[in-house]
Amino acid sequence: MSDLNEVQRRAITDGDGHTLVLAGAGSGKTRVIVERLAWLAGERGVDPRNILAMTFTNRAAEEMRERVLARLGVDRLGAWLGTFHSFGLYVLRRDIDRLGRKKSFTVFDDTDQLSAMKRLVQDLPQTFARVSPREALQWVSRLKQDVASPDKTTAPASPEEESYRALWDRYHDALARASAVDFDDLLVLTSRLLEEHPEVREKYQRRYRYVHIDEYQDTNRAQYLIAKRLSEGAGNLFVVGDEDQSIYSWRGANIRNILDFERDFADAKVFRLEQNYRSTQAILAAANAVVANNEQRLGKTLWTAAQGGDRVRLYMAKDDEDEARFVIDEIASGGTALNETAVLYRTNGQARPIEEALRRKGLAYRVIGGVKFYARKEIKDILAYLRLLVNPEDDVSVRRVLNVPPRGIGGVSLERIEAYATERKLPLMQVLREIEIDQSLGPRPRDAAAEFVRLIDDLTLLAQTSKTATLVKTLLEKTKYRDYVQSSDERDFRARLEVVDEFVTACAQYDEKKSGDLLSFLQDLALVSDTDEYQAGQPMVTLMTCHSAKGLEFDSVFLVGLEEGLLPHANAEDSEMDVEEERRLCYVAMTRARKRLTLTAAESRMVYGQKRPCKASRFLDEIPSGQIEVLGEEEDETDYRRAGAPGGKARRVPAEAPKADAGRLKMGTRVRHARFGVGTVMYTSGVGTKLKARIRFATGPTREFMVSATPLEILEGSR
DNA sequence: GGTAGGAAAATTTTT
DNA sequence: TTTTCCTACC
Repeated sequence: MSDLNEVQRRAITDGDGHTLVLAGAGSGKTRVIVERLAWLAGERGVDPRNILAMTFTNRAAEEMRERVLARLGVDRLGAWLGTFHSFGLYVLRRDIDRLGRKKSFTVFDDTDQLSAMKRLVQDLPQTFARVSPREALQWVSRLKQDVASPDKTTAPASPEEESYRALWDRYHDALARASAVDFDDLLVLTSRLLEEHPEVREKYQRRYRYVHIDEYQDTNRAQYLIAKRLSEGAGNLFVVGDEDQSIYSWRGANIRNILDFERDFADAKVFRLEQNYRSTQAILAAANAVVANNEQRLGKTLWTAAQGGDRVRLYMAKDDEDEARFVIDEIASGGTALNETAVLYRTNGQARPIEEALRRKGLAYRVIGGVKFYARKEIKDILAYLRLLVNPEDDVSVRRVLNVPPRGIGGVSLERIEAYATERKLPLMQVLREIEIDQSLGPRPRDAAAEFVRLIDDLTLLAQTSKTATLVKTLLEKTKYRDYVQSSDERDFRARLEVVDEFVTACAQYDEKKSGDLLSFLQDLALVSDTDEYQAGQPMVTLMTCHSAKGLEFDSVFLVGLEEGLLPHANAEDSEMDVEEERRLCYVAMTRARKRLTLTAAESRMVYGQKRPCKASRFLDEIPSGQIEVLGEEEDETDYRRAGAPGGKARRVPAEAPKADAGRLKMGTRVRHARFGVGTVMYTSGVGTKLKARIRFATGPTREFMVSATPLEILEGSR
């Protein structure tokens, strides 16, 4: 522990109670948790089985485990380390029956959720307003992340909301009947067990006396409640986070959890890790300059002992192809090892031109995320079969595979079967078993259904005795699945067959590693994601989104597509709060770089096969021009802003004195605008000439102004 | 019941 | 540009 800094050491060896470690980017956050766990188990003599540490990604959990094991020099640790969701799964497997649910439940991923919701939307009576399944799910999920439910005491605000409320009931009804839980349920139901069942709560409280949370800024209400309830036993909660890296509000993360930690827990101690061990001064200064424009901060000033370093570079590309070509040329000639190089982007779609350029150059690369392995059609098909073997009530899976490969039960027949099932509130599988009762079906679909049932029964029997890999192989043979793949897609059936083979291999690996039954296999699998597959060390360039890059670091980072509409993303532009999150995302991406950071933006970009003009991101303007080296241009370093896309010129605001006394513009200040009349400042953001104010006018509209460019009269009598 | 072909939509981020 | 959904035909 000798090479730790003073604050790190104090945080790690802080005794019992509630502890918040505010850990800036690259300040040794993981190290602190690792050392903390090692200290508890080693120095303090805490039984590892009393230690719980929760992360957001499997990757983070895995890294933590490896490092703790290495640190303690053991090959097994009794502590529970894993993601929030896998902890939820762990608890539900043991205690979900107390909520009146079966332990043999299925975990629905987002595509399963969507197909369930699609069905429900279709079945909604005509009197309800039409809504899209996706939006309905978002509505439901938003509530669940807050551990809330529809407020039935008030009238719905809109016809759509009325539909959403109806779908909420139907959706949960469908899940319960299918013995299924969705991702949100893993947290919500766990928190409910802890809230409502004292004996369950006490059991886990007794077990986990030391609770640790990584990335605390990303916790939603459900996760907050789980952490709070668990730690109420022994009173030990150790959380690590960085409000400047809160980038998951769209998934329900509540930044207030970290901002209010001290208020939440009276005995809270706070440690600030402000020394950055990762990046050069040049990179840090640029990243700091960007995030400094945010209002919602606890405030940290990151510094580094690594003075100097190459200036952050910027390349203004003609279009996305030019951008990709530039990045790949730089990678090829830059002298940085491929595995120490990453290309980061805002949206997955941006990966394609980069990939193509990499292929042309013959450089090895790997794309993290995007089309997930376990979301491929082939895998989903096989998984649906397997799920039916352990949970015959899973209607979503029945619908998926009943006619895949085609066996003569088409839409009309399925419709009849569905109607029969809905009427009697039976699972589809049950109806198929009693198919001969339904006389409205023709003989062909009836035979096919009977054969399908026989297939599932045979496989269910086989599942009792054989290994997963054997089971899957038999399944593939009996359904002639490979033939089906081959005949259905002539173009790239080879790749699809490979996906199938890969899955069989994955099953064999699971068989070897774990002795769990099929049910655990499926439940575990639901929580696996591609971002977990990132492995450092392989000689490949890494391509991924800014989101999935969190927690990683590279010698050389290319952050591409710094354009308005992309970063910040178009969907975030309306609200200052969302723009702040985009800014944090930009900050996260920039601080992944150790030695070299290259930013790029394009003047035009292909969107849906059409060329669209782009303008440089406002975040570029936030980096002082002295800290940026503009590539491909002569001396004048501010030139890029003008040479940029059309509109770049107009956006530059002359640095003249603010029209209104900027210092007096605060929340609640009343102002008069020549066109909109009298209004109230809702909030301000930015500093100096970049100061912006959001104002709600008495006449109704809400507008945001660049204070320095807007004639605003401050009305006397306001604070 | 299955398939081919055309129209329309689609991309924000993920456990 | 690619993918998904719908419809008309075999």
